[in-house]
Amino acid sequence: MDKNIETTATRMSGDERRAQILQVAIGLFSNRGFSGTTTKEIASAAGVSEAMVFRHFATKEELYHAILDYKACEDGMKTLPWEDTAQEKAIDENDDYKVFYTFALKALQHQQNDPDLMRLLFLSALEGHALSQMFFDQFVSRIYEFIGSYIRKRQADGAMREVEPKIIVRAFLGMLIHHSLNNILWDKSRRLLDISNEEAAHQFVTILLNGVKK
Amino acid sequence: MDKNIETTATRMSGDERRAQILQVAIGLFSNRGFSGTTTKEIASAAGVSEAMVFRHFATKEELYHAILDYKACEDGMKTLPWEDTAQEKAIDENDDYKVFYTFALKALQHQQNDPDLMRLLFLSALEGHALSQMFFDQFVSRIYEFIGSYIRKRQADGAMREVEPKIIVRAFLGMLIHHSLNNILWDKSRRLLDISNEEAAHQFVTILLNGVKK
DNA sequence: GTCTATAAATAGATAGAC
DNA sequence: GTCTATCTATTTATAGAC
Repeated sequence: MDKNIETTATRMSGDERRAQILQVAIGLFSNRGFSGTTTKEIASAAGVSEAMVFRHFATKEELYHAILDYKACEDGMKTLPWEDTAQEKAIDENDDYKVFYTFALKALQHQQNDPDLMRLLFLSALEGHALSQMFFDQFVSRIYEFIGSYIRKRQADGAMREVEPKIIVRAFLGMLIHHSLNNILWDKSRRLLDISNEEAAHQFVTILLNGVKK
Repeated sequence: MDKNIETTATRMSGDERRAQILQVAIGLFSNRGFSGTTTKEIASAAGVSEAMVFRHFATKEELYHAILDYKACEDGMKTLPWEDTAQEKAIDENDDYKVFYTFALKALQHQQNDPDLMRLLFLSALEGHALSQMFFDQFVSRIYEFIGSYIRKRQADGAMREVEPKIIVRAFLGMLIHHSLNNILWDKSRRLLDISNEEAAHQFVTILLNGVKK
């Protein structure tokens, strides 16, 4: 029945096992938080003994650290929307709607595809872990710079009102993140508002752009 | 030196002690979450033995339950913005800016004055406690109804675009909640954006209303 | 690489004296 | 109403066999 017959031959390699423990730990930490997750649960979910967990990660803290590092730095950073050629074209052409819509849709889709990342970041920020601060400092401030500099350009063109760009970015990210968080926290049947990512991106962007245009 | 000299005469009454334990527990739970807080820490912060904590609250769960009940139902509900006569007047007069600005400023101020409430709600929602769901169902859905029905009225007047009111509410609350959460999580020196509540309320409301007006 | 067994510390919770 | 002392279960972490 099982994919792996129970013999000594089914042992994973060190790296495989380490990666597998990391994966199951991500699922648990992102749903229960750091102190709400036990090493026993992690071991059991990975199908190994606790001793194995501590063989790969010296302490529970180290495992958590490795996860935040992996999810935030690898995963989070890889999906930056400004490495997108279509996006660059829209920026050059001053196509405001396309620039903001592309960003919004990408962000909403990413958060939907990987809810663990958002849960992990919110939990670690609320629990006061140092790494989440590092993530916000690096990742979020880059978003502020990226969108902020586009807004500044459009303000110089006279296409947008002279409002501090950071305020506009905050309003924009607020809509997106709050909407994603709602979707992550409540299942479809309990949602006050259940719309597609495309619809959400369109409506939020329309409100924002009309809200800041001259 | 101390306010209370160390004698048996300094004993608090049952209700006082219960209230005091509740207060210190709020501070701890809202900063470390449920599983991140120990009954020992609570006892020590309240200046009593653990046995005293369990005298007033049978279990740790019961204490947490009492807190969510107290903070969310009592505190949270009492500051509803529609029990405000100035607000009612603004609604009757269709003064959009005043309606939304009053709400926004009140919300931002409330969250600044009582950051524990927001931390508690986010943490309990992320940790999956049932009571936070109850709070969102009751409190948040009332906000959606309140603002939503005003928007519907203004749409009927032809003053606002025909967008699903819930989407507008979500965009609005997203700006406010996300901004407050940023202020709560990062201290002044680390903030990407540091503005007064009045400035934030003004800018967010201006963006929103321009964004949805016809 | 993996396990069983177990150490050591800490958690939540109770008993009983004052 | 409050404490000290204690119990039990759980949690992190290690030792040592295979």
